[in-house]
Amino acid sequence: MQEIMQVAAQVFRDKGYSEALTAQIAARAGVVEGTIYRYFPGKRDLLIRVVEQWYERILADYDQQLRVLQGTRARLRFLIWRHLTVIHNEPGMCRLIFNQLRAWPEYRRTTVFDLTREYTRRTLEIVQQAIDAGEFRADLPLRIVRDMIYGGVEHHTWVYLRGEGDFSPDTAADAMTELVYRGLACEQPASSQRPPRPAPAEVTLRRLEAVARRLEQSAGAKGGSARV
Amino acid sequence: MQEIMQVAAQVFRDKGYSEALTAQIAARAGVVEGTIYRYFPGKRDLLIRVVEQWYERILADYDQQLRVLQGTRARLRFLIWRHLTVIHNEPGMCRLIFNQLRAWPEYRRTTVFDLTREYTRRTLEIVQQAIDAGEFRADLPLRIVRDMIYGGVEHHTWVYLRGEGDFSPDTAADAMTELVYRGLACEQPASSQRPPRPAPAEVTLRRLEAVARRLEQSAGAKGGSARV
DNA sequence: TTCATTAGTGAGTATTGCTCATCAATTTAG
DNA sequence: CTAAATTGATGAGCAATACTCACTAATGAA
Repeated sequence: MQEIMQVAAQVFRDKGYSEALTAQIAARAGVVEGTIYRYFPGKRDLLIRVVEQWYERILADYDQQLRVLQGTRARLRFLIWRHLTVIHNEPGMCRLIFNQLRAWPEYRRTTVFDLTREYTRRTLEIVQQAIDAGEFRADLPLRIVRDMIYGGVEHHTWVYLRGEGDFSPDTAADAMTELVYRGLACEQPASSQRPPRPAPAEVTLRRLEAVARRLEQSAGAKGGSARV
Repeated sequence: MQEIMQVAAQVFRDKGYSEALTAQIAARAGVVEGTIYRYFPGKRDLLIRVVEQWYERILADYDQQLRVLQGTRARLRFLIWRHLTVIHNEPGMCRLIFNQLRAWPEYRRTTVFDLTREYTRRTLEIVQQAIDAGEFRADLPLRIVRDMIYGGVEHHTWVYLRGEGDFSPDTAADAMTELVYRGLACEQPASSQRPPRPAPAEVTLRRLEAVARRLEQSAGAKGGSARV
């Protein structure tokens, strides 16, 4: 069965989903076509399993790398750069995820879906921490920030994924990080240092925002369906 | 032939590309299956023609509306809002474009491709003009800005396109415009011009409003299924 | 009237994901 | 140690569906 998945991964990568024939996968795996359907309910499920296995491997050392980094900017850049790099290194798999998997109704019940949520949640955390620290402003919805980061990354890589060009993960990550960072950063220390006026209201606001966050989390935690 | 395209548009919208059967399109159009292939080389080309026709109609009054608007921020917001609104109003067609058309090799030879380029070129122009006017900084690649805008929009609308939630074009457009604008704006005119400091009370109010908004959202998120 | 062109037909084909009755091998039971 | 049962694999065949093509009907020109 591992043999089938290995071969399937390769064929899917090379030919894309609809051009990859179950007959060919079976032949290359040295089994007959019916054998595939003993282990997988259908071609779609085969792809899902293949992608899931790949994705878990990709995300394995992810947290470890992130934990080392200090500072909002460095951590944000790492997230962006990482995503860009995965796409750059594995265009075949990413094409399958972007074009096929994500369009299917089964997608939500996939661990790819869950892992992606987990993956992007890191981004929200970093932004949230920066907000708490007074580094970022608090008046933009976190989701929008996440959408612009990940959407921007994918949009940027389309041409490459269509096999019609290339891109530099480093250059792109620098520019995107800069744009997001400046878009979210509080007023630059114009003249004097940091908090020119801590203002009692500031403390109050921070605590209000913390309350809101807790409410969000508790409200979100109970519903099992989609949110945030 | 117009009849076939009309029907095809409807069936594609309703059922998606692969679930839409040529037999069904033919039947509903009151012709036999072979007739479709007299006018269109294949099912793919039929979809392409359908989308092209739709897209041209969508972009018809686009420039006219844009020309009226003054100011970088208003124009940027319009572009973003417009894209969000099209997706919100025509999820079926947009799904077809995002999931099918754009993944095909023929895509580049499509007028949809050209029209999209033309469409996003407006964004680059606006940003470029703001750079020339000294309103925006010049050290970020224009393409990145464009990618984050359009990628962000699409990423934001996924859940809705999967039929699992909703979004507000207005709210999203506000937030995205703000993020991009602040990310690109040059240092605020520190001394002269503009409210040098928006007055602490104003800042406090804005942030309180943001807190309120988040509370509303989290309160709303718990009921029903997914949204916002 | 006749020929040519165009529009349309529908029976048929090729491809391909998938099923299922059957066989072989391996494990468990008596 | 034989018999039964479970598991693994087979491959012939089915069903769905995009697409083809030889042929007919209608329309227009000479």
